[in-house]
Amino acid sequence: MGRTSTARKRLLEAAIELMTETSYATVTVDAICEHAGVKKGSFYHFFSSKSDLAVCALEADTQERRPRLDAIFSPTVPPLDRIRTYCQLFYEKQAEAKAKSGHVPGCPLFSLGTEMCRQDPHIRRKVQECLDIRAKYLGSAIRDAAEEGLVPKSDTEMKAKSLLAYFEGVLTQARIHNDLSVVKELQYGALELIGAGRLPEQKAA
Amino acid sequence: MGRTSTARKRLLEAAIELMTETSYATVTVDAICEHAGVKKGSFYHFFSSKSDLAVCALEADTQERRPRLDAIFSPTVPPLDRIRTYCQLFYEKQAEAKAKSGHVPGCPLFSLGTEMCRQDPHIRRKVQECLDIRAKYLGSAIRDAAEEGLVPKSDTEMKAKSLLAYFEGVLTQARIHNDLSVVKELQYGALELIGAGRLPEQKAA
DNA sequence: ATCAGTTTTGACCAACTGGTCAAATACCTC
DNA sequence: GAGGTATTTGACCAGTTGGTCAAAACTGAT
Repeated sequence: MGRTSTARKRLLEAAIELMTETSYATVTVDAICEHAGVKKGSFYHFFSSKSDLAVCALEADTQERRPRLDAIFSPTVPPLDRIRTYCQLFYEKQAEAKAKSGHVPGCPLFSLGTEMCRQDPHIRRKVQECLDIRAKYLGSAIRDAAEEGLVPKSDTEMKAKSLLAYFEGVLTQARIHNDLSVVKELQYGALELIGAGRLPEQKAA
Repeated sequence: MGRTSTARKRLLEAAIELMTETSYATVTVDAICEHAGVKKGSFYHFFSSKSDLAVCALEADTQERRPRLDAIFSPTVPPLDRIRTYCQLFYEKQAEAKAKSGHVPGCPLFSLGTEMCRQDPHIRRKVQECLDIRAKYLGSAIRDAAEEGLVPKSDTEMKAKSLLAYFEGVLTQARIHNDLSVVKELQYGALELIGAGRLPEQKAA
Protein backbone atom coordinates (compact mmCIF):
# COMPACT_ATOMS: atom_id res chain seq x y z
CA MET A 1 0.00 0.00 0.00
CA GLY A 2 2.87 2.41 0.53
CA ARG A 3 3.15 4.81 3.41
CA THR A 4 0.22 6.46 5.14
CA SER A 5 -0.09 10.04 6.29
CA THR A 6 -2.18 12.51 8.24
CA ALA A 7 -1.05 15.34 6.00
CA ARG A 8 -4.31 15.51 4.11
CA LYS A 9 -6.33 15.88 7.27
CA ARG A 10 -3.96 18.47 8.66
CA LEU A 11 -4.27 20.47 5.46
CA LEU A 12 -8.06 20.37 5.62
CA GLU A 13 -8.08 21.63 9.17
CA ALA A 14 -5.54 24.34 8.49
CA ALA A 15 -7.56 25.48 5.50
CA ILE A 16 -10.79 25.90 7.44
CA GLU A 17 -9.02 27.61 10.29
CA LEU A 18 -7.02 30.06 8.21
CA MET A 19 -9.74 30.81 5.71
CA THR A 20 -12.20 31.53 8.48
CA GLU A 21 -9.67 33.77 10.12
CA THR A 22 -9.22 36.00 7.10
CA SER A 23 -10.44 35.05 3.63
CA TYR A 24 -9.89 32.67 0.76
CA ALA A 25 -7.77 35.05 -1.25
CA THR A 26 -5.63 36.18 1.64
CA VAL A 27 -4.64 32.73 2.74
CA THR A 28 -1.86 31.47 0.52
CA VAL A 29 -1.19 27.87 -0.27
CA ASP A 30 2.21 28.36 1.32
CA ALA A 31 0.61 29.59 4.53
CA ILE A 32 -1.73 26.61 4.68
CA CYS A 33 1.20 24.27 4.12
CA GLU A 34 3.28 25.90 6.79
CA HIS A 35 0.42 25.82 9.26
CA ALA A 36 -0.13 22.14 8.55
CA GLY A 37 3.56 21.29 8.56
CA VAL A 38 3.42 20.07 4.98
CA LYS A 39 5.59 20.94 2.03
CA LYS A 40 3.97 22.41 -1.03
CA GLY A 41 4.83 19.47 -3.21
CA SER A 42 2.80 17.28 -0.86
CA PHE A 43 -0.09 19.69 -0.98
CA TYR A 44 -0.50 19.11 -4.69
CA HIS A 45 -0.21 15.40 -4.15
CA PHE A 46 -3.41 15.48 -2.10
CA PHE A 47 -5.31 18.29 -3.77
CA SER A 48 -5.49 19.34 -7.36
CA SER A 49 -5.75 23.05 -6.54
CA LYS A 50 -6.40 25.57 -3.82
CA SER A 51 -10.04 25.59 -4.84
CA ASP A 52 -10.19 21.82 -4.53
CA LEU A 53 -8.80 22.06 -1.03
CA ALA A 54 -11.47 24.57 -0.06
CA VAL A 55 -14.24 22.34 -1.37
CA CYS A 56 -12.88 19.30 0.46
CA ALA A 57 -12.38 21.31 3.64
CA LEU A 58 -16.00 22.46 3.62
CA GLU A 59 -17.18 18.92 3.04
CA ALA A 60 -15.00 17.52 5.80
CA ASP A 61 -16.06 20.24 8.21
CA THR A 62 -19.72 19.58 7.48
CA GLN A 63 -19.36 15.83 7.96
CA GLU A 64 -17.56 16.40 11.21
CA ARG A 65 -20.40 18.50 12.58
CA ARG A 66 -23.04 16.03 11.56
CA PRO A 67 -23.24 13.78 14.64
CA ARG A 68 -23.66 16.71 16.97
CA LEU A 69 -26.34 18.28 14.82
CA ASP A 70 -28.15 14.96 14.50
CA ALA A 71 -28.26 14.81 18.27
CA ILE A 72 -29.48 18.36 18.70
CA PHE A 73 -32.14 17.99 16.03
CA SER A 74 -33.23 14.55 17.04
CA PRO A 75 -37.00 14.08 16.51
CA THR A 76 -37.15 12.99 20.13
CA VAL A 77 -36.31 16.51 21.25
CA PRO A 78 -39.17 19.06 21.46
CA PRO A 79 -38.88 21.07 18.23
CA LEU A 80 -38.46 24.52 19.70
CA ASP A 81 -35.87 23.19 22.09
CA ARG A 82 -33.85 22.02 19.13
CA ILE A 83 -33.72 25.54 17.84
CA ARG A 84 -32.94 26.95 21.27
CA THR A 85 -30.10 24.53 21.75
CA TYR A 86 -28.77 25.23 18.28
CA CYS A 87 -28.73 28.95 19.01
CA GLN A 88 -26.95 28.33 22.25
CA LEU A 89 -24.37 26.21 20.48
CA PHE A 90 -23.74 29.07 18.09
CA TYR A 91 -23.08 31.43 20.93
CA GLU A 92 -20.87 29.04 22.83
CA LYS A 93 -18.78 28.18 19.79
CA GLN A 94 -18.26 31.80 18.84
CA ALA A 95 -17.54 32.81 22.42
CA GLU A 96 -15.01 30.07 22.79
CA ALA A 97 -13.26 31.04 19.60
CA LYS A 98 -13.23 34.67 20.61
CA ALA A 99 -11.74 33.81 23.97
CA LYS A 100 -9.00 31.86 22.24
CA SER A 101 -8.12 34.17 19.36
CA GLY A 102 -9.60 37.50 20.33
CA HIS A 103 -11.84 37.53 17.28
CA VAL A 104 -15.39 36.45 16.53
CA PRO A 105 -14.90 34.07 13.62
CA GLY A 106 -18.36 34.05 12.06
CA CYS A 107 -19.30 31.24 9.73
CA PRO A 108 -16.94 29.97 7.02
CA LEU A 109 -19.91 29.08 4.83
CA PHE A 110 -20.97 32.67 4.62
CA SER A 111 -17.47 34.09 4.47
CA LEU A 112 -16.28 31.77 1.75
CA GLY A 113 -19.65 31.75 0.06
CA THR A 114 -19.89 35.51 -0.23
CA GLU A 115 -16.33 35.88 -1.41
CA MET A 116 -16.20 33.03 -3.88
CA CYS A 117 -19.70 32.42 -5.21
CA ARG A 118 -19.03 34.52 -8.29
CA GLN A 119 -15.62 33.17 -9.05
CA ASP A 120 -15.54 29.50 -8.31
CA PRO A 121 -18.49 27.31 -9.23
CA HIS A 122 -17.20 24.34 -7.25
CA ILE A 123 -16.86 26.27 -4.03
CA ARG A 124 -20.20 27.87 -4.67
CA ARG A 125 -21.96 24.55 -5.12
CA LYS A 126 -20.36 23.06 -2.05
CA VAL A 127 -21.33 26.06 0.07
CA GLN A 128 -24.88 25.77 -1.21
CA GLU A 129 -24.93 22.08 -0.35
CA CYS A 130 -23.71 22.73 3.17
CA LEU A 131 -26.21 25.52 3.69
CA ASP A 132 -28.99 23.31 2.39
CA ILE A 133 -28.11 20.68 4.95
CA ARG A 134 -28.47 23.20 7.72
CA ALA A 135 -31.74 24.41 6.29
CA LYS A 136 -33.02 20.84 6.42
CA TYR A 137 -32.39 20.59 10.15
CA LEU A 138 -34.21 23.85 10.71
CA GLY A 139 -37.04 23.00 8.33
CA SER A 140 -37.72 19.74 10.08
CA ALA A 141 -37.82 21.41 13.49
CA ILE A 142 -40.16 24.10 12.22
CA ARG A 143 -42.48 21.58 10.62
CA ASP A 144 -42.58 19.52 13.79
CA ALA A 145 -43.31 22.67 15.77
CA ALA A 146 -46.11 23.54 13.38
CA GLU A 147 -47.54 20.05 13.80
CA GLU A 148 -47.71 20.65 17.54
CA GLY A 149 -49.34 24.01 17.03
CA LEU A 150 -46.35 25.92 18.38
CA VAL A 151 -45.91 28.00 15.26
CA PRO A 152 -48.20 28.88 12.34
CA LYS A 153 -48.33 26.15 9.73
CA SER A 154 -47.85 28.39 6.73
CA ASP A 155 -44.68 28.70 4.67
CA THR A 156 -42.52 26.42 6.75
CA GLU A 157 -40.01 26.03 3.93
CA MET A 158 -39.59 29.77 3.58
CA LYS A 159 -39.30 30.13 7.34
CA ALA A 160 -36.44 27.67 7.42
CA LYS A 161 -34.56 29.63 4.80
CA SER A 162 -35.27 32.92 6.53
CA LEU A 163 -34.17 31.53 9.85
CA LEU A 164 -30.91 30.29 8.38
CA ALA A 165 -30.32 33.66 6.75
CA TYR A 166 -30.96 35.28 10.10
CA PHE A 167 -28.45 33.04 11.83
CA GLU A 168 -25.80 33.65 9.25
CA GLY A 169 -26.50 37.36 9.20
CA VAL A 170 -26.13 37.64 12.95
CA LEU A 171 -22.93 35.63 12.89
CA THR A 172 -21.48 37.74 10.13
CA GLN A 173 -22.45 40.96 11.85
CA ALA A 174 -20.77 39.65 14.98
CA ARG A 175 -17.64 38.97 12.97
CA ILE A 176 -17.56 42.42 11.46
CA HIS A 177 -18.16 44.17 14.78
CA ASN A 178 -16.23 41.59 16.79
CA ASP A 179 -19.13 41.72 19.21
CA LEU A 180 -21.16 38.77 20.42
CA SER A 181 -24.05 40.63 22.02
CA VAL A 182 -26.45 40.02 19.14
CA VAL A 183 -25.50 36.36 19.01
CA LYS A 184 -26.30 36.05 22.68
CA GLU A 185 -29.92 37.01 22.02
CA LEU A 186 -30.10 34.85 18.92
CA GLN A 187 -32.74 32.42 20.18
CA TYR A 188 -35.27 35.12 21.03
CA GLY A 189 -35.03 36.57 17.56
CA ALA A 190 -35.16 33.10 16.08
CA LEU A 191 -38.38 32.21 17.85
CA GLU A 192 -39.95 35.53 16.93
CA LEU A 193 -38.97 35.05 13.33
CA ILE A 194 -40.77 31.75 12.97
CA GLY A 195 -43.77 33.01 14.86
CA ALA A 196 -43.19 31.32 18.19
CA GLY A 197 -42.23 34.46 20.00
CA ARG A 198 -45.22 35.15 22.12
CA LEU A 199 -45.74 31.64 23.33
CA PRO A 200 -44.85 30.67 26.88
CA GLU A 201 -41.46 29.00 27.20
CA GLN A 202 -42.91 25.58 27.65
CA LYS A 203 -40.38 22.78 27.73
CA ALA A 204 -43.05 20.50 26.28
CA ALA A 205 -44.22 17.41 28.11
CA MET B 1 -6.58 75.95 -10.27
CA GLY B 2 -5.43 73.58 -13.00
CA ARG B 3 -7.62 71.09 -14.83
CA THR B 4 -10.62 69.34 -13.38
CA SER B 5 -11.68 65.74 -13.81
CA THR B 6 -14.39 63.20 -13.18
CA ALA B 7 -11.83 60.44 -12.89
CA ARG B 8 -12.12 60.21 -9.14
CA LYS B 9 -15.85 59.71 -9.26
CA ARG B 10 -15.57 57.18 -12.04
CA LEU B 11 -13.05 55.24 -10.01
CA LEU B 12 -15.33 55.23 -6.96
CA GLU B 13 -18.23 53.91 -8.97
CA ALA B 14 -16.15 51.28 -10.72
CA ALA B 15 -14.79 50.15 -7.37
CA ILE B 16 -18.21 49.61 -5.81
CA GLU B 17 -19.51 47.90 -8.90
CA LEU B 18 -16.59 45.54 -9.41
CA MET B 19 -16.04 44.75 -5.76
CA THR B 20 -19.70 43.93 -5.31
CA GLU B 21 -19.56 41.73 -8.35
CA THR B 22 -16.74 39.57 -7.05
CA SER B 23 -14.59 40.54 -4.09
CA TYR B 24 -11.98 43.00 -2.87
CA ALA B 25 -9.05 40.71 -3.51
CA THR B 26 -10.20 39.58 -6.92
CA VAL B 27 -10.65 43.04 -8.31
CA THR B 28 -7.27 44.40 -9.33
CA VAL B 29 -6.36 48.05 -9.41
CA ASP B 30 -5.75 47.60 -13.11
CA ALA B 31 -9.27 46.27 -13.62
CA ILE B 32 -10.78 49.19 -11.75
CA CYS B 33 -8.74 51.60 -13.81
CA GLU B 34 -9.72 49.99 -17.06
CA HIS B 35 -13.38 49.95 -16.10
CA ALA B 36 -13.22 53.63 -15.20
CA GLY B 37 -11.17 54.57 -18.22
CA VAL B 38 -8.34 55.85 -16.07
CA LYS B 39 -4.64 55.10 -16.22
CA LYS B 40 -3.00 53.63 -13.16
CA GLY B 41 -0.80 56.65 -12.60
CA SER B 42 -3.95 58.72 -12.24
CA PHE B 43 -5.39 56.25 -9.81
CA TYR B 44 -2.59 56.90 -7.38
CA HIS B 45 -2.99 60.59 -7.88
CA PHE B 46 -6.48 60.39 -6.39
CA PHE B 47 -6.09 57.55 -3.91
CA SER B 48 -3.19 56.56 -1.74
CA SER B 49 -3.91 52.85 -2.03
CA LYS B 50 -6.44 50.25 -3.08
CA SER B 51 -7.65 50.14 0.50
CA ASP B 52 -8.11 53.91 0.50
CA LEU B 53 -10.21 53.65 -2.62
CA ALA B 54 -12.45 51.05 -0.99
CA VAL B 55 -12.99 53.23 2.06
CA CYS B 56 -13.81 56.27 -0.06
CA ALA B 57 -16.10 54.22 -2.28
CA LEU B 58 -18.09 52.97 0.69
CA GLU B 59 -18.36 56.48 2.03
CA ALA B 60 -19.48 57.91 -1.30
CA ASP B 61 -21.98 55.13 -1.81
CA THR B 62 -23.45 55.70 1.62
CA GLN B 63 -23.76 59.44 1.12
CA GLU B 64 -25.42 58.88 -2.20
CA ARG B 65 -28.09 56.68 -0.67
CA ARG B 66 -28.79 59.09 2.12
CA PRO B 67 -31.51 61.28 0.59
CA ARG B 68 -33.61 58.31 -0.42
CA LEU B 69 -33.28 56.70 2.98
CA ASP B 70 -34.13 59.97 4.71
CA ALA B 71 -37.32 60.07 2.68
CA ILE B 72 -38.24 56.47 3.40
CA PHE B 73 -37.53 56.81 7.10
CA SER B 74 -39.10 60.21 7.49
CA PRO B 75 -40.79 60.57 10.90
CA THR B 76 -43.89 61.61 9.00
CA VAL B 77 -44.25 58.08 7.64
CA PRO B 78 -45.95 55.47 9.85
CA PRO B 79 -43.07 53.52 11.41
CA LEU B 80 -43.95 50.06 10.18
CA ASP B 81 -44.51 51.41 6.70
CA ARG B 82 -40.94 52.70 6.73
CA ILE B 83 -39.72 49.20 7.29
CA ARG B 84 -42.08 47.75 4.70
CA THR B 85 -40.94 50.25 2.11
CA TYR B 86 -37.31 49.63 2.96
CA CYS B 87 -37.79 45.91 2.46
CA GLN B 88 -39.49 46.51 -0.83
CA LEU B 89 -36.63 48.74 -1.92
CA PHE B 90 -34.20 45.94 -1.14
CA TYR B 91 -36.12 43.57 -3.32
CA GLU B 92 -36.51 45.98 -6.19
CA LYS B 93 -32.85 46.94 -6.20
CA GLN B 94 -31.68 43.36 -6.15
CA ALA B 95 -34.19 42.31 -8.76
CA GLU B 96 -33.16 45.14 -11.02
CA ALA B 97 -29.49 44.24 -10.68
CA LYS B 98 -30.21 40.61 -11.33
CA ALA B 99 -32.18 41.45 -14.44
CA LYS B 100 -29.27 43.49 -15.69
CA SER B 101 -26.32 41.26 -14.84
CA GLY B 102 -27.87 37.89 -14.22
CA HIS B 103 -26.61 37.84 -10.66
CA VAL B 104 -28.02 38.84 -7.29
CA PRO B 105 -25.39 41.26 -6.00
CA GLY B 106 -26.05 41.20 -2.28
CA CYS B 107 -24.73 44.03 -0.15
CA PRO B 108 -21.20 45.40 -0.54
CA LEU B 109 -21.10 46.24 3.15
CA PHE B 110 -21.42 42.62 4.10
CA SER B 111 -19.29 41.31 1.27
CA LEU B 112 -16.44 43.70 1.85
CA GLY B 113 -16.93 43.66 5.59
CA THR B 114 -16.73 39.90 5.90
CA GLU B 115 -13.75 39.65 3.63
CA MET B 116 -11.70 42.54 4.95
CA CYS B 117 -12.60 43.07 8.61
CA ARG B 118 -9.61 41.03 9.74
CA GLN B 119 -7.11 42.47 7.37
CA ASP B 120 -7.77 46.13 6.96
CA PRO B 121 -8.74 48.26 9.95
CA HIS B 122 -9.73 51.23 7.80
CA ILE B 123 -12.15 49.26 5.67
CA ARG B 124 -13.45 47.59 8.76
CA ARG B 125 -14.16 50.86 10.50
CA LYS B 126 -15.85 52.35 7.47
CA VAL B 127 -18.06 49.31 7.05
CA GLN B 128 -19.00 49.51 10.71
CA GLU B 129 -19.84 53.18 10.32
CA CYS B 130 -22.04 52.52 7.32
CA LEU B 131 -23.81 49.65 9.05
CA ASP B 132 -24.36 51.80 12.11
CA ILE B 133 -26.05 54.42 9.98
CA ARG B 134 -28.48 51.85 8.68
CA ALA B 135 -29.10 50.56 12.16
CA LYS B 136 -30.04 54.09 13.19
CA TYR B 137 -32.76 54.30 10.58
CA LEU B 138 -34.15 50.98 11.73
CA GLY B 139 -33.79 51.79 15.41
CA SER B 140 -35.71 55.00 15.03
CA ALA B 141 -38.54 53.28 13.18
CA ILE B 142 -38.74 50.54 15.77
CA ARG B 143 -38.78 53.00 18.63
CA ASP B 144 -41.52 55.02 16.98
CA ALA B 145 -43.47 51.82 16.41
CA ALA B 146 -43.06 50.91 20.05
CA GLU B 147 -44.29 54.33 21.04
CA GLU B 148 -47.47 53.68 19.09
CA GLY B 149 -47.87 50.27 20.66
CA LEU B 150 -47.25 48.45 17.41
CA VAL B 151 -44.36 46.43 18.77
CA PRO B 152 -43.22 45.53 22.30
CA LYS B 153 -41.21 48.28 23.90
CA SER B 154 -38.40 46.09 25.17
CA ASP B 155 -34.91 45.92 23.72
CA THR B 156 -35.49 48.23 20.78
CA GLU B 157 -31.77 48.73 20.31
CA MET B 158 -31.13 45.02 20.10
CA LYS B 159 -34.06 44.62 17.75
CA ALA B 160 -32.58 47.14 15.36
CA LYS B 161 -29.30 45.29 15.27
CA SER B 162 -31.03 41.96 14.82
CA LEU B 163 -33.20 43.33 12.06
CA LEU B 164 -30.20 44.67 10.22
CA ALA B 165 -28.43 41.36 10.60
CA TYR B 166 -31.50 39.65 9.21
CA PHE B 167 -31.58 41.95 6.20
CA GLU B 168 -27.95 41.44 5.47
CA GLY B 169 -28.19 37.71 6.02
CA VAL B 170 -31.07 37.41 3.59
CA LEU B 171 -29.27 39.49 1.01
CA THR B 172 -26.12 37.46 1.34
CA GLN B 173 -28.00 34.21 1.11
CA ALA B 174 -29.68 35.52 -2.01
CA ARG B 175 -26.27 36.31 -3.45
CA ILE B 176 -24.89 32.88 -2.72
CA HIS B 177 -27.91 31.08 -4.12
CA ASN B 178 -28.57 33.67 -6.80
CA ASP B 179 -32.18 33.43 -5.77
CA LEU B 180 -34.41 36.30 -4.73
CA SER B 181 -37.30 34.33 -3.27
CA VAL B 182 -36.29 34.90 0.34
CA VAL B 183 -35.76 38.60 -0.31
CA LYS B 184 -39.25 38.82 -1.72
CA GLU B 185 -40.70 37.77 1.63
CA LEU B 186 -38.31 39.99 3.55
CA GLN B 187 -40.91 42.30 5.05
CA TYR B 188 -42.96 39.53 6.63
CA GLY B 189 -39.92 38.13 8.37
CA ALA B 190 -38.88 41.62 9.36
CA LEU B 191 -42.16 42.40 11.02
CA GLU B 192 -42.19 39.04 12.79
CA LEU B 193 -38.68 39.60 14.02
CA ILE B 194 -39.48 42.86 15.76
CA GLY B 195 -42.71 41.48 17.17
CA ALA B 196 -45.17 43.17 14.83
CA GLY B 197 -46.02 39.99 12.98
CA ARG B 198 -49.46 39.18 14.20
CA LEU B 199 -50.85 42.67 14.02
CA PRO B 200 -53.31 43.64 11.31
CA GLU B 201 -51.72 45.40 8.34
CA GLN B 202 -52.99 48.77 9.39
CA LYS B 203 -51.73 51.67 7.33
CA ALA B 204 -52.07 53.87 10.42
CA ALA B 205 -54.37 56.86 10.46
C1' DA C 1 13.82 -8.84 2.51
C1' DT C 2 11.69 -6.99 -1.18
C1' DC C 3 9.02 -4.36 -4.08
C1' DA C 4 5.23 -1.65 -5.58
C1' DG C 5 2.82 2.15 -4.40
C1' DT C 6 2.38 6.28 -1.44
C1' DT C 7 4.24 10.24 0.30
C1' DT C 8 7.81 13.78 0.70
C1' DT C 9 10.98 17.14 -0.77
C1' DG C 10 12.66 21.56 -2.45
C1' DA C 11 14.03 23.90 -6.23
C1' DC C 12 11.81 26.10 -9.96
C1' DC C 13 8.62 29.14 -12.91
C1' DA C 14 5.63 32.25 -15.37
C1' DA C 15 2.05 35.33 -14.40
C1' DC C 16 0.29 38.79 -11.89
C1' DT C 17 0.02 42.32 -8.16
C1' DG C 18 0.01 46.88 -5.87
C1' DG C 19 2.59 50.63 -6.18
C1' DT C 20 6.25 54.33 -8.10
C1' DC C 21 7.91 58.12 -10.71
C1' DA C 22 9.33 61.84 -13.65
C1' DA C 23 7.93 63.96 -17.51
C1' DA C 24 4.20 65.64 -20.40
C1' DT C 25 -0.19 67.88 -20.88
C1' DA C 26 -4.44 70.28 -20.27
C1' DC C 27 -7.14 73.58 -17.81
C1' DC C 28 -8.67 77.43 -14.85
C1' DT C 29 -7.48 82.00 -13.18
C1' DC C 30 -5.72 86.26 -13.62
C1' DG D 1 -1.72 84.51 -23.12
C1' DA D 2 0.95 83.51 -19.19
C1' DG D 3 1.60 80.84 -15.28
C1' DG D 4 0.83 77.78 -11.84
C1' DT D 5 -1.74 73.78 -10.56
C1' DA D 6 -4.25 69.62 -11.26
C1' DT D 7 -4.20 65.83 -14.03
C1' DT D 8 -2.50 62.31 -17.20
C1' DT D 9 0.59 59.08 -19.05
C1' DG D 10 3.12 54.76 -19.57
C1' DA D 11 7.07 52.53 -18.57
C1' DC D 12 8.95 50.33 -14.66
C1' DC D 13 9.67 47.35 -10.37
C1' DA D 14 10.13 44.11 -6.68
C1' DG D 15 7.47 40.90 -4.25
C1' DT D 16 4.14 37.37 -4.21
C1' DT D 17 1.24 33.81 -6.04
C1' DG D 18 -0.57 29.20 -7.49
C1' DG D 19 1.22 25.55 -9.50
C1' DT D 20 5.02 21.98 -11.50
C1' DC D 21 8.23 18.27 -11.48
C1' DA D 22 11.49 14.59 -11.11
C1' DA D 23 13.88 12.38 -7.88
C1' DA D 24 14.18 10.62 -3.21
C1' DA D 25 12.34 8.41 0.95
C1' DC D 26 9.37 5.78 3.35
C1' DT D 27 5.87 2.05 4.38
C1' DG D 28 2.89 -1.99 4.42
C1' DA D 29 1.84 -6.28 2.44
C1' DT D 30 3.67 -10.38 0.59
